[in-house]
Amino acid sequence: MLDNFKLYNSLSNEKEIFKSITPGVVKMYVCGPTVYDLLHVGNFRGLIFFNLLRNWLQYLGYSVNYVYNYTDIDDKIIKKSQDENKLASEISAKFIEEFEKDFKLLKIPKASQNPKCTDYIDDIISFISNLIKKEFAYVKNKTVFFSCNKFTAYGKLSGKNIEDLISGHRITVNQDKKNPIDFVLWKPSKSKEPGWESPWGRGRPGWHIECSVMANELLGDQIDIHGGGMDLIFPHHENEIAQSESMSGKNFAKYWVHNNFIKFDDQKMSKSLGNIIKARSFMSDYNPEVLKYMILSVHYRSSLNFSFKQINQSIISLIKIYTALEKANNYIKEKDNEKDNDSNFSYFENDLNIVYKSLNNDINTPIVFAQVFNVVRKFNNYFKNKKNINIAKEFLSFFNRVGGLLGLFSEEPKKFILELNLILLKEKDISLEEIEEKIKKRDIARKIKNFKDSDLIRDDLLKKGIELKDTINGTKWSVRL
RNA sequence: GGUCCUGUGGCCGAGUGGCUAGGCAGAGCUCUGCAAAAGCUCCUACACCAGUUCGAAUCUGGUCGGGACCUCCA
Repeated sequence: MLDNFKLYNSLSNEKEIFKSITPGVVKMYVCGPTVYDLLHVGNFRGLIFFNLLRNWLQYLGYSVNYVYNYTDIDDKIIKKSQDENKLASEISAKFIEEFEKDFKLLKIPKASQNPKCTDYIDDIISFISNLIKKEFAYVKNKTVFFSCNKFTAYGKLSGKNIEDLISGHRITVNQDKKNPIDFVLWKPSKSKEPGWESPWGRGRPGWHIECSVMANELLGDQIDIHGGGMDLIFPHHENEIAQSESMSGKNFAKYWVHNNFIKFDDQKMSKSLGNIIKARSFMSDYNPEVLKYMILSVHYRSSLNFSFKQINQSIISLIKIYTALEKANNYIKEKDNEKDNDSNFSYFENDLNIVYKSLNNDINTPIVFAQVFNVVRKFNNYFKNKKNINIAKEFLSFFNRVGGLLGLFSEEPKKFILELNLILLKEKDISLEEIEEKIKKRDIARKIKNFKDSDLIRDDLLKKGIELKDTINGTKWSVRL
């Protein structure tokens, strides 16, 4: 039933049935960051999505070799190092370290390998030498260029043709290029810039070549999936195709998978607009789980808009889910000794199948969440009418399985719900201490059945955006938007 | 200018040639000291104009909006 995994391929612009080159094995290369700054939430969208894609492939039984690289030599790194009077390698090492700190907070498994460009300089040099030998590249003034005219399929990924690109070119063309769209494979380094000895003099690799080389070294000349953000389609991935396929004469990647952007208040996040949200600040202002939830609640090929309203809605939704999880947890703790005489997975089996089917259809996460909420409602309903330990256990098991794939739902409910409420509380004009004190006062009033006073306290809190609910486990509070 | 994507209810956001997406917000009911939570019920939309079809919001063409890429960017 799940053997027809459909995955959208940017190369064909349609969903295709996924079939790996080698049965049972998937080779996946995803373009990682250039490490000269902290990563923003957009970088994390890719990370979170490709983790899910990897998990899904593993669920389907593939062994996945997932490479996520660091580009650790580049003009932006060099510029930063000069601005800060440091070595380029210090800058890149620092930001790889910072990235790994951020990544840890996400609590998702790492890629199989995280290669660094500077560890592959020799391979890059020999790759370029071969391209020159095959006459796909030429040398001019210590610079090596790739000759786009020589690669007849140039433009097949981005749907562009060379003529349009030439006429559309808006930047000053390097006079050494035979063709304005030719791109750099190797460029000379000035004496103060980092560089490596090569047949063309001391220099460094251009952008694009490192990914072709690392993919080739670690995964071979044909890979199953190549991924990245959609802005990489052109020129980065187009150029990778040109390099790799000229070299091997074979198709480089079978499936090209691209995630869409995150916008903030309907504007594209970009460095020039200055509206970049760093993943680190988002995760500390809110929570990594909120970030993951928001990112996966929209299909990966649609753009995702962050706004305060959206963020708050997501928090409310997470509270809803975790409230049910907590209920199930508590019940199981209470009834721990009760015999489990119905071990079939029957209450939510169909729902789980719908989740699997949705993931199998181009990783359709919005449908997954719709089903998650259906399961929450069903559980609350069952649980209201006939409390039963098997329902509770099955409910948790559903979330275990789905959460394991998505990288969600593994927080400790009680603690996490409080955390989420505290985030929402930041916008309100009241502190946790005040709330707790008022609840205590109200409890005293309630005990002596002074409902007039207790209701006054509750109304007062409600005016400040705090709702109370009386449960058998005491009075709980939550923030109302 | 070129290439491509997109237009869904108060908001967000999937999907499909005919059958309930889901979340948030709103209304009613049950529960409750009263509430809240939870459940049930309701609000049921697909930019516009033509065409194809027994039937289109879903396909085709056009119109008008929005966006991306063509330049470093996930």
